Amino acid sequence: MKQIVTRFPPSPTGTLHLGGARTALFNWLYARKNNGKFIFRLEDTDLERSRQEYVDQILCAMEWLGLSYDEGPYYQTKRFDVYREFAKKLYEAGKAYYCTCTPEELDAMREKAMAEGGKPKYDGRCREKKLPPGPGAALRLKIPLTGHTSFTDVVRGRITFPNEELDDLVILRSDGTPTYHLAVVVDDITMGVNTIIRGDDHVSNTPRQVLIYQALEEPLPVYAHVPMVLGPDKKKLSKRHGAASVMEYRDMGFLPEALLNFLARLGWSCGDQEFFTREDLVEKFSLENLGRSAGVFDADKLLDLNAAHIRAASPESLQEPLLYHLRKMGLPEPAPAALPAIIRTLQPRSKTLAEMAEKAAFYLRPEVAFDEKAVEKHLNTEAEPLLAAILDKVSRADFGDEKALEAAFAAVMETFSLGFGKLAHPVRVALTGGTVSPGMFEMMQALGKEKTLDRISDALDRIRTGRGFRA
RNA sequence: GUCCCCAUCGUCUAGCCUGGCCCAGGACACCGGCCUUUCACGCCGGCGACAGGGGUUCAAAUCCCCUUGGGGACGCCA
Repeated sequence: MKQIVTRFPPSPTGTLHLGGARTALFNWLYARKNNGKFIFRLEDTDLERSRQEYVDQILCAMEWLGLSYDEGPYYQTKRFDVYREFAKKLYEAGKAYYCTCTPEELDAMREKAMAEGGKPKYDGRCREKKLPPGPGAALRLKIPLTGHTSFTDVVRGRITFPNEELDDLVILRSDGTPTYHLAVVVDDITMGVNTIIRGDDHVSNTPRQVLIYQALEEPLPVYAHVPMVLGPDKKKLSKRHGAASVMEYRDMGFLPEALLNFLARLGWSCGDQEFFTREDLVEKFSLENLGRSAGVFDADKLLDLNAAHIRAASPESLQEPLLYHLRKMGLPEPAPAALPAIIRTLQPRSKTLAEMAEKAAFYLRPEVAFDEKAVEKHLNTEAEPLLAAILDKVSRADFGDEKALEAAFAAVMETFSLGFGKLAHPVRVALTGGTVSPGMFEMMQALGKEKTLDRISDALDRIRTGRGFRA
């Protein structure tokens, strides 16, 4: 069996968005799953709209997502000679011809066709003129006037287009540059691409490309057109739906694994499984389980998946990404050794890394930021003896042992005949400034003995001296 | 307008090819409850869909046709 070769060919006319990322993912998965090859190519033949900053952003996004490629990035602008060579072949074989129609003439033709109730298309008026190449002349592919063009799509089955619907497409512009259709086909042929997984907005382009393959007498690749990703209003996903570009998700605190998991499940399924690691996906991906209908992007589901991936991750693997958000928030950097413990306490309660960074703030800030209401309710004179007692017990406890901390609290509860809650609330406020936090003991351990004692005695101090708490 | 594609809970989907196990299963969201030192996590329960109409068949979410709805494509853009 031949090696599977897939590719992802974005055009650098915008950032990598979710739809593109999913297409890239499917191609990557299929290649990895089959020990195939994944090629990355930039379709930058539109000199007007292509921009270097987009190239950079796409490269960066691919890297962040971890979609490694075996070949590339190739740039179509560096391969013009190849396309011209193929175009020449077509011209010399009489399968393509030059056309000198002006844009105005073309517009008029389309309008006329439309008025007659047909499809707007080129009427082929230069087809038999045998015009020579030259300035102002574009090369068009001569396609059959009658009959049908069909191809088999792995997800949709056989798709057939009447040739009358098609027109003689331009393959070389009058300035000699290749158009999209020629460039993709030539690239895919010369790069050995045999499996094309792409958005289904390309199905109506496919017969044109099939015709180019046929004119070139090359075998067709396997096509798999995946449904589009839609916004909540069921329109093609775009900037107007909020964050559409991949890198924005990193900044919002998403894990690439979570985004990949989410994207994979949008348009693909594997029974009832919802949570997938990268390895799961590679192992279980198959073209057969791709869906046929368009899917709406659901931010809540992404968030849920992200939370699940955060929970499942090792604290160590979360360090770097969390640091990114901590720095962005201008928080003091924690000692590297202290970070995993902090992360561990926050994992079950953070849906994003940005949220985790916010929740980590109390551990890191030199001064506790007190919430006024919490102070009023829990750090009053009533709490004073409690805090004094707990400070005493805790100062003699071994912080490496959660049981010791528990025992310290139990002793104070006993002395005052109080429930855990009555005691925990003031301590929590003293330690964190607020009423919401990770579990008491794991939190104290992550905070460390020194800070824990400091903060309790500081709170005590404030109560005794009547010194105000400031947020 | 013309052509192509699609159609299961609000959303992502399983089931459809190879009809009966489906008065349709899972997940997210939402609503209750449990657990509990707070917030989460977790667990239990609830709400909620085969677009409509015709066929075929003993039997249709599953097969066929029509309607409706949605999407995409019709560039010397990709």
